[in-house]
Amino acid sequence: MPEMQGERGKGARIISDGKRGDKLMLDLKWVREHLDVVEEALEHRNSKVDLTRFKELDASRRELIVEVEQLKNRRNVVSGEIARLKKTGEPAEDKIVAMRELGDKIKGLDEQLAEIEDELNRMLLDIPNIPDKSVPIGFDETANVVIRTWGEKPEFDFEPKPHWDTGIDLGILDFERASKIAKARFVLYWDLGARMERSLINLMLDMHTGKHGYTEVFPPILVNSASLTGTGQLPKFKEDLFKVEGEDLYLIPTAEVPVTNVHRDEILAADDLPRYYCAYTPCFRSEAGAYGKDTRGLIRHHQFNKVELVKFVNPETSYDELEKLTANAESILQALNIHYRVVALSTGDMGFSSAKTYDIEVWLPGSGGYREISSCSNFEDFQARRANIRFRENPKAKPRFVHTLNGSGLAIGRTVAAVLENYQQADGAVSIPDALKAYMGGAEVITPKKF
RNA sequence: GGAGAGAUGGCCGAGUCGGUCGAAGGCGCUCGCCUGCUAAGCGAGUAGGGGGUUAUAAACUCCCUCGAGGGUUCGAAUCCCUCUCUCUCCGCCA
Repeated sequence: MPEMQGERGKGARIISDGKRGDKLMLDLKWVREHLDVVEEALEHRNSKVDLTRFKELDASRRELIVEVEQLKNRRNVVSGEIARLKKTGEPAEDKIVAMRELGDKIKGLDEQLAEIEDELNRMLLDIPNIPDKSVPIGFDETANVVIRTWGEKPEFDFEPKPHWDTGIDLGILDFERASKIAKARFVLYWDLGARMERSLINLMLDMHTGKHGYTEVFPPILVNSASLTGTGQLPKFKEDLFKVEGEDLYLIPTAEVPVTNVHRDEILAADDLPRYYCAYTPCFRSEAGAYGKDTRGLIRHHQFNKVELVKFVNPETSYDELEKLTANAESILQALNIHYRVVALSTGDMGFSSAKTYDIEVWLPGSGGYREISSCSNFEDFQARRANIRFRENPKAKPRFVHTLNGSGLAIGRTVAAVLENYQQADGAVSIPDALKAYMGGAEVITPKKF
């Protein structure tokens, strides 16, 4: 059965393309030579890996390699001699016997080596990315730093309502029917609600493809475990995913997974870079650890829509590209004229694979302050190494890992929430942002309706 | 879902009864030569990865990889098993 791949006790091996001794995630050599940096990073990220054990394994790995390769060399040489003897009809029995013994020895050593590499591999898969120097150091979100704000909080001469109240009153959000059909943390949109969801998707795709230079992609929404390992969701965050029974397939938690894996195991040319992709997809998350959190409204659902921005870039430019990518995501909220702020996440709050992350937090006047609506990250070569995405500076150069970035541009459901809360009126109606009117068939306002 | 064919280097494609095959040949590409220019022609080079040595250089050297994993063997691209993918036909379906 297909799911075997990832579950045969060799899980880590799935990212390497199956060949022994090839790339081991966070570069083995690099880790070996920067143990102090790794140690510090692990601490800042509230993460732990047994580096002493790592050193032992690394050392014995190399010893074994030397030993086993010498033996293999001898086997190759003698096998050649045997071939020659056979050809001339001379006896070779003694050599064959000797090689039989040698073969057993090699087999034993190879097994030892495989065990060591498996363990090393697992350790490396558990080491998070090393934060960039510019990332604020801190234990959790309280150490995050606000970088800038845009726009103004809207003034209301009434008590602004949370979007779920507005949405239910207008009839456009139907949580009851959604939970009947599926379960809690799903929503069914009616009429102009559904239309707004679709309009936002189109507005975002149009802006990113038309103004910001992204190429639109529509990828598979079910992906295999190799793809999830490439972007870092597996093996550590399996419980966040929905898996298809009996298949090596998972519902994507974000379009980052299929779109980044577009170039898995590829070597790009220098002038292929940078590549900008944007993709609309539904996303699926089990929200396993989120009991009781954000139970109302559109904020935290098992299924939600998102337009995602993904970049493959030359390592030298990746931090500039992060600024641009963040600005591209921000431009959507600017077009909608909704107040937000940009926050640099601290070392303790960043995702596992990220070297630096900006969150864009949108203002939700009705339901409580600033909420993340986009998360823009530079992964440097972390994902590229796992997913084996490389490029050549010139046709003769050795392949190097690209840098990958991504960010939401934006989460659709949360954007709907932001519109409902920021554009609500005293009479309970919601006016349509100018940028959305054409997409919504010229509608100016959403007024209550029953469905 | 049923029946069959296949998976080799950037691409095409050869690999005989298992024995210098990491792989003939062609195309493409790179460098050089030649040539008023171009084309043609000539010569050389042209996979990825992991070790050793070294300055984490160059050079040298060893090992691994012919879809993936496992097996047989002194030795496998070549034989056996499992899986994945592609193609053709039938069935089914938006």
